[in-house]
Amino acid sequence: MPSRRWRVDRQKLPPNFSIKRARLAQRLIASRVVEEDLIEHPLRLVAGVDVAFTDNCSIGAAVLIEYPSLMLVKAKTVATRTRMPYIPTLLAFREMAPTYLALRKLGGEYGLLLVDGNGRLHPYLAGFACQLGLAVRKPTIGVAKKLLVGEVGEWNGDWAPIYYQGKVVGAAVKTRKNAKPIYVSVGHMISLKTSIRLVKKLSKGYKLPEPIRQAHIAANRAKSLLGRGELECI
DNA sequence: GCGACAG
DNA sequence: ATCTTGTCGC
Repeated sequence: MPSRRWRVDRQKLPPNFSIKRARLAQRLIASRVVEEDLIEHPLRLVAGVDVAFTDNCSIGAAVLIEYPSLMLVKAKTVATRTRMPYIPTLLAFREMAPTYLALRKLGGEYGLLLVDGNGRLHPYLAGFACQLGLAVRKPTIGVAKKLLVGEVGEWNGDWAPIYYQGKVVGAAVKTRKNAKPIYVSVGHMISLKTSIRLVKKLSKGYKLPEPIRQAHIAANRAKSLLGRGELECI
């Protein structure tokens, strides 16, 4: 029963949290996102972030991938107490803290950031990738494994535009044969066209692009350490 | 009002 | 996301 999950989660909202204020923040974020290509040339380092969860902790992971070799050069993780429940369209408010802390540990040498979630492919055009991109002021791309909103248009080879309220807000991209597509959208300081091109170049035989795939691995590795008592949850 | 809904 | 074994297909 999907309805039961909702009731329980909403009661776990922090006392200082207001969905109304969160919506206002998203409107502001949506108005500040830049969809123009402002990426450095040549691009050499790409960061990827992901978050894993246990009953009470959120494990944020940030990795650095060398481009175009796609070799992993650095990985940092951090475990924090989970303060927000997951609520569709408000993902950023749950994952921002652990993600931002992990990114801060990583350092700021990266020229592009890939996030595990949508950018403009969001009902308010202000997904997690937009919120994080604006926070760190770096070119950012959102990558999701499931479609949150919109409808997939006509395929052009390995990609198809996604329409929402009459506008193209992202793209479905096939990064691997016999695998369902991933959903790419602009986070900040990059165009959708460039986002699609780079996500494909950052993918190496797996469904997910290397920055996100490696961040996912790092998060789960730290999660096992936490379960083993070899890591503290702050 | 009903159903959908990133991770 | 998380809890979990085997299994179908390239």
